[in-house]
Amino acid sequence: MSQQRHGSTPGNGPGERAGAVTAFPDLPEATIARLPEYLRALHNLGEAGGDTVSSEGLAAAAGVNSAKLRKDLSHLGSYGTRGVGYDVALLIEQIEYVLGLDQRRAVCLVGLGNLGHALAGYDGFASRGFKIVALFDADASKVGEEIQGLLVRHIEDLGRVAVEENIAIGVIATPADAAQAVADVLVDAGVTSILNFAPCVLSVPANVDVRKVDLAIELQILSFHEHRKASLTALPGGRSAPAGNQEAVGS
Amino acid sequence: MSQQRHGSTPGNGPGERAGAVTAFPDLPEATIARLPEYLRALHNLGEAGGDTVSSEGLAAAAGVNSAKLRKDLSHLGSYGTRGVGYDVALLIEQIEYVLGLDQRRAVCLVGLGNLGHALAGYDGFASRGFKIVALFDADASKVGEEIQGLLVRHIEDLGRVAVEENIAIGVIATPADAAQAVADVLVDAGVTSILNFAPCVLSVPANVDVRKVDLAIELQILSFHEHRKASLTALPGGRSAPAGNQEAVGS
DNA sequence: AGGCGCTTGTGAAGGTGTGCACAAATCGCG
DNA sequence: CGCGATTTGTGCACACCTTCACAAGCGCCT
Ligand SMILES: NC(=O)c1ccc[n+]([C@@H]2O[C@H](COP(=O)([O-])OP(=O)(O)OC[C@H]3O[C@@H](n4cnc5c(N)ncnc54)[C@H](O)[C@@H]3O)[C@@H](O)[C@H]2O)c1
Ligand SMILES: NC(=O)c1ccc[n+]([C@@H]2O[C@H](COP(=O)([O-])OP(=O)(O)OC[C@H]3O[C@@H](n4cnc5c(N)ncnc54)[C@H](O)[C@@H]3O)[C@@H](O)[C@H]2O)c1
Repeated sequence: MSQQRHGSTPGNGPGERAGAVTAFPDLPEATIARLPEYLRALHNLGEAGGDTVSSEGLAAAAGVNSAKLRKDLSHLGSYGTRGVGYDVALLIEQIEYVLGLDQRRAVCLVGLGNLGHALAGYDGFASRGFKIVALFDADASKVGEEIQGLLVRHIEDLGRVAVEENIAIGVIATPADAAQAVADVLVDAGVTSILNFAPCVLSVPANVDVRKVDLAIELQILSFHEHRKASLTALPGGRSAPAGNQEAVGS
Repeated sequence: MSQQRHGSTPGNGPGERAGAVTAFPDLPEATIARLPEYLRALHNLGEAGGDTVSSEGLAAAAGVNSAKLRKDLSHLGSYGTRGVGYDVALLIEQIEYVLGLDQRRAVCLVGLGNLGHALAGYDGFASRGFKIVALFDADASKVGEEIQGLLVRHIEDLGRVAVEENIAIGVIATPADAAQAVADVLVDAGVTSILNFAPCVLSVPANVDVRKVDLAIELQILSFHEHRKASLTALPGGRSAPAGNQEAVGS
């Protein structure tokens, strides 16, 4: 989860004037977190040749309950046809619009160590509408290195480059003790979304969104369940976990 | 029977365990997901020299609300002292016990491409009670390679090695189209917890836990918030917003 | 000993998310 | 044209989670 508030609308008492709708229906956060999964499933289905899909079919492909899926989709308007299902291409377009993926988003990556190198070479960025436009590191021996056709620049240049390239999203892959300083630099440069791989809490202004990916936390959660399962084997009437509990990171 | 131990007078040894291990079957999932964060914050505080910490202080370090933190800790029968706070060392021990981190957990990693190499070299595993004991790949040109002192083995050996090394947790870092097959192999080998980095849904038996880390999903969630923020700042004039209504696709 | 300030632990209220079950809508077909 | 099969969209009940507010407990000081 992000440690920053979303949708803060700070201090304004009554609802916003804006006679028309605010540009967005306020989607539940849980729904937003699932939309990318639906999108991926839809792309798979589309390539498989289907042009429509039922909520049941899409739900299975995305690993969720079909009622949940219908409710999620209903939040962004009715784009299904009763008795038929959802038009795959139309739904893809709709979800991509809501997620803002129709606009190419410029991303920068800070910290080109072990993890940073892997991320820089990851094709999952470009294939989903994101483009890494700049790489930064503080280590002089790394600056100048070329990775995937991109030059590693010194972090001091971040401010200038971020403005030039209109970077909105920054990815932090530095050690934890440098992460806050990097976040400060990103924020100063106008970046308003940060994906943090360093195991630490970042403090940022309220208008900046932070999401964290922490491998160790995931393992520790798994460890807990291992622990629980191990203790249950000794007990009679062992109960089984609900099926299909495919936890996603974050929330 | 699943009687919560402790409850005895304060002053009993912190390391005491009931003979029959009764884990905490009733811990809220949301609490479990936060315990690792508390643990990390506690380690930081401990190294900083503090021997006790208030819920306010720990909550700040972990980036959560203090009431939430107190309620979380109360679920595991926490040892706080009113008017003083929590004993850092004791709380660390408690949380590590609940998460099952007092037992070393053997982990194997499947798929040694870009990401797999980074993960294999990550010291955040060992420092938190996990140890990678085996590496597997299907590519003959990778098998035999030595990474961080570990030999890459062929995935066909997974079944045998998993039993030998008593592997409980498997990490999947293969392409998505191989992930399900790898998961099946892991499950057959007795692995009951899987951390999946491939962007796909895995189907596993009910007793196996799967957690997924998907970078693209994180970015897309950030993208949504960027989109929302951008549309909010564009509104004040009341002029027609860009793509004003969400029915941009209609007809 | 007693009072005082501080902090925990928790009841209660409100919010968010989930899943069932079903009415409404649509299509294909006779 | 009507009917039945199918599938969406959603009202509702429930479970879970979060946050507030405060009594109870603890240590310290006088
Ligand atoms: N390697 C992994 O598999 C992995 C997995 C999960 C999380 N992480 C986390 O990701 C982060 C990076 O891990 P890593 O293994 O790549 O570490 P690393 O030490 O290999 O790389 C860190 C990089 O950050 C650079 N750096 C340091 N301070 C900087 C600063 N102030 N500004 C810009 N760049 C700076 C360093 O020069 C180095 O290139 C760590 O916080 C780690 O805990 C790593
Ligand atoms: N690189 C990243 O930064 C990154 C980030 C997030 C997610 N991912 C995901 O992680 C996965 C791996 O990414 P990557 O960049 O390392 O890919 P990669 O192609 O570099 O590596 C994949 C590795 O898996 C091995 N493999 C393939 N089939 C296998 C099988 N059946 N059994 C065992 N091993 C097999 C391949 O030999 C190869 O070594 C992908 O699903 C990717 O989407 C990668």
